[in-house]
Amino acid sequence: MKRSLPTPTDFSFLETMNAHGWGALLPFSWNSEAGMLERIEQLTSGRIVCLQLSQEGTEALDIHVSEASENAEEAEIIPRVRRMLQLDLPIGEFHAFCADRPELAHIPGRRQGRMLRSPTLWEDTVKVILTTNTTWRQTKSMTARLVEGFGAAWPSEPSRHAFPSPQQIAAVPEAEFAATAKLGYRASAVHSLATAICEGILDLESLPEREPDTEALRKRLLTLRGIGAYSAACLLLYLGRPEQVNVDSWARMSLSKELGYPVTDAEVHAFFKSYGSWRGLVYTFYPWKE
DNA sequence: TTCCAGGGGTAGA
DNA sequence: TCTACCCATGGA
Repeated sequence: MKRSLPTPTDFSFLETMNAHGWGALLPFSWNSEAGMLERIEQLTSGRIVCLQLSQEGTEALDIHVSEASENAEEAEIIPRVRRMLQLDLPIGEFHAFCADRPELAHIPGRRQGRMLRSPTLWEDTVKVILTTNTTWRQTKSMTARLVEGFGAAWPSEPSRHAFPSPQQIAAVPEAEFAATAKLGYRASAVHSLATAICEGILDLESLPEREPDTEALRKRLLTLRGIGAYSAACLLLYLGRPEQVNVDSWARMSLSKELGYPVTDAEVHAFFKSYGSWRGLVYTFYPWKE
């Protein structure tokens, strides 16, 4: 299947890709020579395909799916691509907000503001858990062990795998899961999340729709094991609700360099407070001094 | 050996 | 609400 998908005029494929590190986490991979984002994806039919996304020009996204796909599969893939690239996120108001502020004028200029996501909130949640209290290098390793150890293999290239579903993880005893994935203490958080989804205790995917109030959604996310203030702010940001700054060691380091003295979490929050309900996105695309 | 990384959970105040 | 401490993992 090959398809050209029209994109909003304020969308940039590369800026969305580079907004944060998600493009470097399996089952995403970046083909720099072709300027192409690849991803192994499992469809509801069970079939595994390789998705390739690229953009020439600014008006449309090129989508290529390995092997011939039926219409039903195409209808399944397009919404996933729209979610991954936040194509339906109304970013115009944020761009107008930035255009009035000299320090943020580069954001609309470069068509920034969207962030690469996974096709499911499940995958984004697991990946956020794997970023906590560890290095980015280890986040990549843990994600790779998760994908390669528990995700379905792409038949055309069996070394490449899709992201495991909650069912695929819940089916493995927790001790075995922990020993294989080597996520440290994060293993129980990931395994319990998968189990809660499989047992019907938690409908994670519909949570954002059921909680239109951001603070209520934040509190609901905080009840998930492994999700604290930082992770909840990250997830809200990916859900298009950038009212919180995901303060982490990078935020502290960046602001400390900017101000010339070590800062606390509270000082990072205070620094971005004036950006109001856009502060999470402002932080993400903030032009720190070198 | 010790410290710590894109923190979180818990106990105790 | 705030603080101190522990949590598994692996690289420096």
